[in-house]
Amino acid sequence: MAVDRRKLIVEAATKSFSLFGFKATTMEQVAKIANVGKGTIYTFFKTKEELFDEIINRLIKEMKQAAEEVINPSFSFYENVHRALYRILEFRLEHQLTIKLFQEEKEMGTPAVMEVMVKLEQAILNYIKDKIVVAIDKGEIQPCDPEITSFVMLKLYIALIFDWEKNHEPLEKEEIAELLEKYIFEGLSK
Amino acid sequence: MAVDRRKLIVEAATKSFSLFGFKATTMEQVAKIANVGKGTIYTFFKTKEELFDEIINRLIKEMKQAAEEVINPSFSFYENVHRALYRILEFRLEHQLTIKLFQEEKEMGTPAVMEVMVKLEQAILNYIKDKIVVAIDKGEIQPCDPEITSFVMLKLYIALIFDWEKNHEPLEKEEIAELLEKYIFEGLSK
DNA sequence: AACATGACCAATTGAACAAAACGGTCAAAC
DNA sequence: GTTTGACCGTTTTGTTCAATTGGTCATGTT
Repeated sequence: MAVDRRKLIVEAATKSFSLFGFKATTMEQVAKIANVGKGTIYTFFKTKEELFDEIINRLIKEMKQAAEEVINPSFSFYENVHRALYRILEFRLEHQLTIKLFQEEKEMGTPAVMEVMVKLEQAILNYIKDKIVVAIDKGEIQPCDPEITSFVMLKLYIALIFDWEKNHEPLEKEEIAELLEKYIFEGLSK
Repeated sequence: MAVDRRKLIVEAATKSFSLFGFKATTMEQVAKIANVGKGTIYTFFKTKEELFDEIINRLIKEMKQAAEEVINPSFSFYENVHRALYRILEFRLEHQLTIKLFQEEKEMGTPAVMEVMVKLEQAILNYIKDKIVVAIDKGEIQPCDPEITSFVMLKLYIALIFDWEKNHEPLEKEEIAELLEKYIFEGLSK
């Protein structure tokens, strides 16, 4: 085995999806970039979607890894949630692939992309949910529904990072951390 | 003046926008429903967009009125915010026009509709913001940025009412009130 | 024998053109 | 003065058809 053809294909597809999106990437182009015949792709992946799915699963793994890297057990729960969520959402702004897919989802509504973005969001939600379950067990936060809480946290973050920018000056990372603390962890009541 | 032609036109347009949306409503159709000539519409409104705008301004007024009706000074601030926001968002589910426009915004992205929906959201935000400013003055809640707080509240409500339903059983009105209280007014910290 | 390949296929897409429908105007009718 | 619908330039929609696509498989290569 001179070269790992499977790896070549996945790398080529990642490159092309990142550059042109899912729909505008043709299997012939992937084959050409990977320097393999088109038929070879189909010995490893049944369909274009399956190839796409493999790449997304890798992306999810990478995001989890990136999140784990900024988490520090000596920090408080909310500090860690903030750091993890912020890091995960930074991905969207840093990685060509997520930028392109986010754009394709909004502008073209490509079904395969829509599906995959749901999967990605679900992965993030599950990740946060697990953290919340642990925090409740440890008594770091009040008991609450982890499903709803992770949902609320993610929506709040997306709103503060992406939606807020549409009409206002972007918020600093520290401001967002303060807001999370203020709203979710302290509350506004007197 | 046997009949108020302007009123007839606005009523006809409201009916048609509610039934078919903005794009699929033609000025000829509005004229036919209103029993006036097409040219008559243009003696009152310069463009189709201007007619649309008038209708939206009426809608905003109606929403404010509906919100005011459920507010009760003897209730707490957060209870009133909940009632007002819930009532406003109920509009989307009750009124044909808002349902149709919400759908047209998402599915077709008609520019004039997008614009108007931003205006509608802005009106809601300003309404909540005013309530927050008063509440801070009265010392009912901690000092906070009213702009961000109203933004967070609305996004949280939209997430809990509309987004949550996409993957879960809808939340009851009381559950949403509890969640708002838990997250925004108490916090999760121990 | 095992694997890799690109010519090939049915299905989908999109460019190009024609026809219909549209928002808006205005001279005529009332 | 007010109302109107035939009319206009533009945009949207429907249609056609050639090019492209995802996927297969008989053939070639090692």
